Amino acid sequence: MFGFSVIKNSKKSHARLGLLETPHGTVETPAFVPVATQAAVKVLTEKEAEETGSQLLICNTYHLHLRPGEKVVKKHGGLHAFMQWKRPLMTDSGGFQVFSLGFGREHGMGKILKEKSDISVTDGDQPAKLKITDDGVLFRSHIDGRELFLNPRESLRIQGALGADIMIAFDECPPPTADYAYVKTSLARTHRWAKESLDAKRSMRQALYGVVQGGRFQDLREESARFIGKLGFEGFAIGGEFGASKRAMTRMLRVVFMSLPPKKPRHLLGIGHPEDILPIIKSGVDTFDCIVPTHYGRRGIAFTSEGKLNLARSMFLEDKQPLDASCECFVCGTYARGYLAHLVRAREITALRLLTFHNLHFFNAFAAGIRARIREGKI
RNA sequence: GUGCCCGUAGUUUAGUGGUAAAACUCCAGUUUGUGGAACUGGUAUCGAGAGUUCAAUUCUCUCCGGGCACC
Repeated sequence: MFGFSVIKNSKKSHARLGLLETPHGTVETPAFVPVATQAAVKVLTEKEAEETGSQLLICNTYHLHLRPGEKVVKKHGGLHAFMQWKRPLMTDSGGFQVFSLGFGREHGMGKILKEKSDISVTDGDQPAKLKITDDGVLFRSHIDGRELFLNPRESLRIQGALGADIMIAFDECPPPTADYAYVKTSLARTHRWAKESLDAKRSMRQALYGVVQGGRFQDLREESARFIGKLGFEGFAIGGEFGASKRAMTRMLRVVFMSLPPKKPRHLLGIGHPEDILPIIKSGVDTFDCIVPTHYGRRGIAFTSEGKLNLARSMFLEDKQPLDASCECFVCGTYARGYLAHLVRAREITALRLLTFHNLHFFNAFAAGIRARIREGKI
């Protein structure tokens, strides 16, 4: 039911064209994966999400476990029937929430460090709001504070009930401020959990991706890729951060991919600013998810072929051009920047919808353009 | 016409005889396995003029503008 075939390997880079086959259809790769954390691409219907050219969405185990709970989703026939999305779906394991609700929230930082931090996390440190042990992670619900426990077995049980086409093994995403000792210990745990995830997998209809971690340390990344690559996963996800620069990221991705089985699909977790997309695809990424187009769309920022536009700026009010003259989406075919700027400034909900729609279309079209150029041998 | 009260940032308001503070707005940013969130900067000749004083946004007077009451 699940399969991946590389239909072309680029001669100019490590990029490749592929077809990811799932019980709910085929994904042409490289592909951008919009984020639908709570079984919705925020502000859009599933039909609109499809109209933006989206092929595959990623939902979140932690969030859906809390609300509405996997039992409810299962009663509706699983995620696809629940949210009426007919195409492929993947679920993230909750491993990222170990970071984002732990050290991330405590230190007020994202997984990518924008400037040097004097906060240092070392082996034995625990985040304030949750407890990480070899058995699993004890969370406090960000909604009502109640305790909940996730480990590989529990995450897989939930993901099994949710029923996405692709599941992700439960890992720990270490903070970007973690030192070598912390990442090494954390990685050993993530590796142990990877085996437990495979043992806990029940469904044959659902594929399972193992997660490569190792932070910004090249030897740990290599070790992780070799270890995870040897296990019986249908594909691989690359998590965490890779160091300060974009260059460090692409260098690290190549190191990782050299140690992974070349015929299996690779998903890069949570990376995908427009300027990242070409480099990561050239490094050999098949799919990647990112909140940026939807997240920024809701904050009044549109991505275009000429960079990003902050539509809240008053200079756009009298602008009669579309967001992007070279974009073929419904929004660009219909509305002037001035109207969109007005909606953003007036905080009309429609602004969030139109910018989200355009941004997703832009990202999907951007990926489609890169696929075409790989096919033509230009990338 | 007479009496009383009030004029401080775009707006609504603090405040003090030693050259001003907050909220929202506005301007500019940040945002990478998702709070429609949060955060960081920036923006004032304290209605005008004169007087008292070492020093006035603060006290006094005149004018201008607004409000209320009375005739």
